Amino acid sequence: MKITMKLVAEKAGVSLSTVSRVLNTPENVDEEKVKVVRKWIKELNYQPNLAAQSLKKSNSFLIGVSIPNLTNPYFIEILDHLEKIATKNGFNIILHNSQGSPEIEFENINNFIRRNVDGVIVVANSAENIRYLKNRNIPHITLTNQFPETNSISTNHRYGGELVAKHFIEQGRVNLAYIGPENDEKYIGFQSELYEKGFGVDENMCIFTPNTPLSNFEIKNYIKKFLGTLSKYPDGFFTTNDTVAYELIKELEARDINIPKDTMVASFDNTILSQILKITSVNQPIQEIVEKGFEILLNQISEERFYHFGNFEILPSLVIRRSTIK
Amino acid sequence: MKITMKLVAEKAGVSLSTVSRVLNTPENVDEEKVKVVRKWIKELNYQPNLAAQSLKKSNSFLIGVSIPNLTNPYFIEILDHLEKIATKNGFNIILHNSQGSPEIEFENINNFIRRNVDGVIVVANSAENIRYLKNRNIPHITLTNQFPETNSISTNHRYGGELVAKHFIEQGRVNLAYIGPENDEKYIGFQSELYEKGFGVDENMCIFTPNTPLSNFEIKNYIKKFLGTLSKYPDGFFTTNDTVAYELIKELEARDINIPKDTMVASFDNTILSQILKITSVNQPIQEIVEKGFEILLNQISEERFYHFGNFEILPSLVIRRSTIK
DNA sequence: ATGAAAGCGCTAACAA
DNA sequence: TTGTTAGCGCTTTCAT
Repeated sequence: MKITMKLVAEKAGVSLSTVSRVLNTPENVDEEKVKVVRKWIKELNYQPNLAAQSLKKSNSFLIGVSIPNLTNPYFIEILDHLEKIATKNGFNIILHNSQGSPEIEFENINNFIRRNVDGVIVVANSAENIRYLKNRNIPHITLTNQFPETNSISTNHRYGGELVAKHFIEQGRVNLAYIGPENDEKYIGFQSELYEKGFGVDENMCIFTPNTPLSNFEIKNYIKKFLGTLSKYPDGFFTTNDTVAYELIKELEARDINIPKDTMVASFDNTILSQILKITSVNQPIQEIVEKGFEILLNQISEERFYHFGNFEILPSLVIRRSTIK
Repeated sequence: MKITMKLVAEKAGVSLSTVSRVLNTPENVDEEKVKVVRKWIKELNYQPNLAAQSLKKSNSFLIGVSIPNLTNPYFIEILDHLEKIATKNGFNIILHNSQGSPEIEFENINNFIRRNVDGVIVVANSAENIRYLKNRNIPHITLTNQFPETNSISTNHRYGGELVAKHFIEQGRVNLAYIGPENDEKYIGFQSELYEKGFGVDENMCIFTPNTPLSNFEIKNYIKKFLGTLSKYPDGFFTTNDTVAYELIKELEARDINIPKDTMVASFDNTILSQILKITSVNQPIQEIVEKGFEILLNQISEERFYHFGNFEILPSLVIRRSTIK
């Protein structure tokens, strides 16, 4: 048997609206009645039906979260912070995995729309999908990556790449390789810092991966194939994230390459993976990113529309560990 | 501007109910009209409002998921499988972190009720909360742990403990310690296997932790304090999960204790942590657990009530790695 | 095959 | 201060 407001009203001997008022504006209700109603609410452990509320008020206190995968610890940390801050603010999270696919991401977003979510947070795979959210006037932010004409919170990846290049140069390593998407800002920063100091990146020493997040299995295959083609190893590797670094290190160790003696490894994200494996990694202050992002989202939600704030950028730092200390 | 069924009906020049029929029982609608309506649905990218559907049909296609934390990779793997299987079956997941607290868990469950979820999946902290779900007649299952008179999917922890004890004995290590909750089945199995073979567990060599999931910080403190009190180290440690093993190993390494030479470490869950750190660990077949659990939940959901299936048990296996090989 | 109308549980405008 | 009522977007029964 369903415990509805109607039931509470009957038990308490008042009308529906009185119960509703006790819940929303108790100051407008006779004290005695407030007491009786509250007693019955407690007695029955009445929980208001949020679907009905949502229908009536056309906000749902739901936030759709779409992330590319749940194997990258970086996304998990984001999710963890998101859940906490959302709950604190009275929102619930609907979680979707996009598996790095723009099509699945589009389906996720449509599902969020069906659920009448108040806002969307997306670690996005596709600019198209972001435009869709914008055209539908749905409050949203993207995390981690930047997209034109929308709201994103991200660390300055280019600066992160520069930090890594500087550190490698300081360690006397200038014959360097990169593994990750070619058009990534972190690679551009890495490259330009090297050129500026009179060095360069040999692109034959790089693996340029597709722009979509890869499964661990795909990563491993790329690396295996690549290492097989090398006649000599670079002085150091810069990888696009910790998961890639993890797979790389496994492959290097399998080939009896010593880290950091024979070659060094630096990566991006500073997740628990790099902490465990003692990998030098670029730290993105996750809590700060999530808090700022949520604030911008709430601003849009309270105006009930998408609002263009632009990109909010946070400077990363480099955490130096065993993998790059000579 | 909201894109509702009414708008589609107007554009297509038919009534509301016809649009609804096109969506639900198109075989009962004139072919031509189906075409026109579908054209407009596509044109407007109409997405039905699930809150309204939910209100009307009193099912929500929502599943509430409450897990104790997002730092234990074991729970993440569960979550990952859950999201995929739920989406595949047309359900969405509302995610809550209970932070190991029965009170927060109770709040989470009440929130699920407010959301009118069709079912609840909980990696539970409290038998009381499970009873609450049962009394409310809400379809639910618990994962990982068993509770009386409800539905749980779990691996046989006792058997897992036995496997670890057997393995230690085979390695010639019988002076053993345990870190985890005292009343845990895996400890009971560990202990009884040792006794059976004529050995024992020195309880002074154990850390009995509270029954609630601990933060990494708390774990570290327990271990630090404990190791400080030891005059000599046990032959081997059995830890309640990989996270504890990780903290233990860090502390042992800081004290220059060699693993596996000076002491061995075996743990539980076989998450990515134990894979990375090469820790022997008891594997719980997560995919199997999640699939079986979801099946039992769907059974209840289709009957629209809680149904007592009992505990469904899966036998774990031991994955042997460097941390216990002499 | 189609439309009108009632109702899911709630809120809010209106009337009393 | 309180109750009555309309309506949020949808499904479904009942007429037609």
